[in-house]
Amino acid sequence: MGLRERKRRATSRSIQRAVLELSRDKGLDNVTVDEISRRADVSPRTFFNYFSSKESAVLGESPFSLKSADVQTFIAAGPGQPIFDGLLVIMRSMAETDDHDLEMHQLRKMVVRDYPHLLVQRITSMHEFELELTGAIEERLVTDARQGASGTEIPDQAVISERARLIAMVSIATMRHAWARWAAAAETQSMSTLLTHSFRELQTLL
Amino acid sequence: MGLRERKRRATSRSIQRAVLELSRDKGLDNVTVDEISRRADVSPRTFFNYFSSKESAVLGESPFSLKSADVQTFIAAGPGQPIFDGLLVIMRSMAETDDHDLEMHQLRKMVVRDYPHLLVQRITSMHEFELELTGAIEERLVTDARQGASGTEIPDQAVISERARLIAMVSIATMRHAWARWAAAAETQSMSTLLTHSFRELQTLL
DNA sequence: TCACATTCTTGCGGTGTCTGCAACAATTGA
DNA sequence: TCAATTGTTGCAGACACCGCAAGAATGTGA
Repeated sequence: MGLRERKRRATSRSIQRAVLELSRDKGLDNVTVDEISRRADVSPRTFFNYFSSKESAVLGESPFSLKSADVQTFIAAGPGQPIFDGLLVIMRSMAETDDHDLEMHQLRKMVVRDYPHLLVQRITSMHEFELELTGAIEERLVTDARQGASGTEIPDQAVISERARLIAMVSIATMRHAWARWAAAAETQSMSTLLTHSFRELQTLL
Repeated sequence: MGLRERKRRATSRSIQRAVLELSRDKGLDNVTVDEISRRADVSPRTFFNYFSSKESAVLGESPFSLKSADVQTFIAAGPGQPIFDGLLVIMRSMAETDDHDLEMHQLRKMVVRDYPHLLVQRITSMHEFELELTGAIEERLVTDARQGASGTEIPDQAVISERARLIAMVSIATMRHAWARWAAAAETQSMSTLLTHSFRELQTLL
C-alpha cells in the first residue's frame, strides 16, 4: 500500500472523526461542512472529494455489496434450506466486513441514535443493493423450482420476480430491525447476533 | 369551506401540477424551485410555505395516519385472526383515502417511475407512522396473549415490543412492495388489489 | 536523480436550496 | 367598517454542492 493510499485513508478517517466528534458535541444539524473541514485540516472542497454530503461522512463508505462466493452458496443451498436462513448467512457475512475501529463505531452509534433518519437514509440509498439481492433470490427460486418435486408446477417468471422482490424487501426490513436494535442498545452487541435474533423472530411470524 | 381554505388548496394543487409537469418534461433533477414557482404563479418563498422540498411537492401531503376506528378493530380482532390479515385491512383502509384526481395520479406515477428513490424516501420517512403502527401492533399482541391458551406463558414486554417493531417493519415493506408494483404497472390497478396480492404473497413465505 | 504522468488538493466563482424577517395584502369575524 | 388573523412576497443571508484550472504531491521509468 503506497503512500498515496495511506494518506487517502488518513484523510478520510480524519474527516469522519471530525464530523462525528462535532455531531456528538453540538448535534449534526448545527455542524457545517466548513467546520468539519477546518477541524479535519482540509479545504471544504476536499471534503466533497471524499463524501457527497455530511450524512454520508457520518456513516462512512459502507460498501454494500454481495460477495459472489456468498451468492453462489446461497443459490445452491437448494430447496432443503429455508430461504431466510440462507439470507441470514449472507447478511451476517456482510456484517463481518465491519469497521474494526471501536471508538468511531461507538461515536457513530451515538450520532445515529440522535438522528435516526441517517439509518433510514442509508437504507434508502441501498436501492442498488436491493436489486442485487433480488437478483440472487430470483436465481435461487428458479433453482429451487427446478429441483422441486416433479409434480409441482414451475411458476411463471413474473411470479418468481415478484416473490423475489418481496423476499428481498422483507429481509432488508429485518436487517433494518437488527440495525435499529444495534443503535438503541447501550452495550455493544455484535451485529451478527442481532441479525440472527431478528431473523429467528421473523421465522416465528410466518 | 371558506375562501381562504379553497385558495390554499388551489395553490397547493397548482404547485404540485407545476412540479409534476416540469418533471415529466425535463426530469426532476433539471427543475428548480424558481421554475416551479414561476409556472405555479407564486413566489419561490411561497413554494416553501407549502412544501419543504421539491420532493415533497411531487408526492403531495399524504397524511399517513391511522384511523382510530381501524386501530380498535384491529386490536380486538383477537387471536383468531392472523395478524397480517388485520394489517392488510388497515392498509387497505388507508389506501381508500386516496387522491381522486386521476390526472395528477398518473403524472405522479410517471415521475415516481423515473425517480424511484422518491417512493423509497417517502416510505422510509414514515418514521412517525411506523411508531403508530408499532404501538397498535403491540396492543394487539398483548391482547392476544391475554386471551391465549391459559397454559401458555405471557411473553415479556420487551419481547413483545421487539416483535411488534419487526411486524411493523415487515408489513411496511410489504406495503412498499405493493407501491412499487403500482408505480411499475402500465395500467392503473387499484392499490387495494395490489395490497391484497402482496400480503397474500407474504403469507406464503412464512 | 531527473523528467514526466498521474492523482490530489485547493481556491474561486457560481447555482441552487432553504430560512427568518418584516412589510404588505387578503380574508375573516364582529 | 374596523381589527384580528392569516397569507404572500421580497430581501438578505447561510449553507450545500459542483466544475474548473492551477499548483502540489506522489508514482514511474530511465
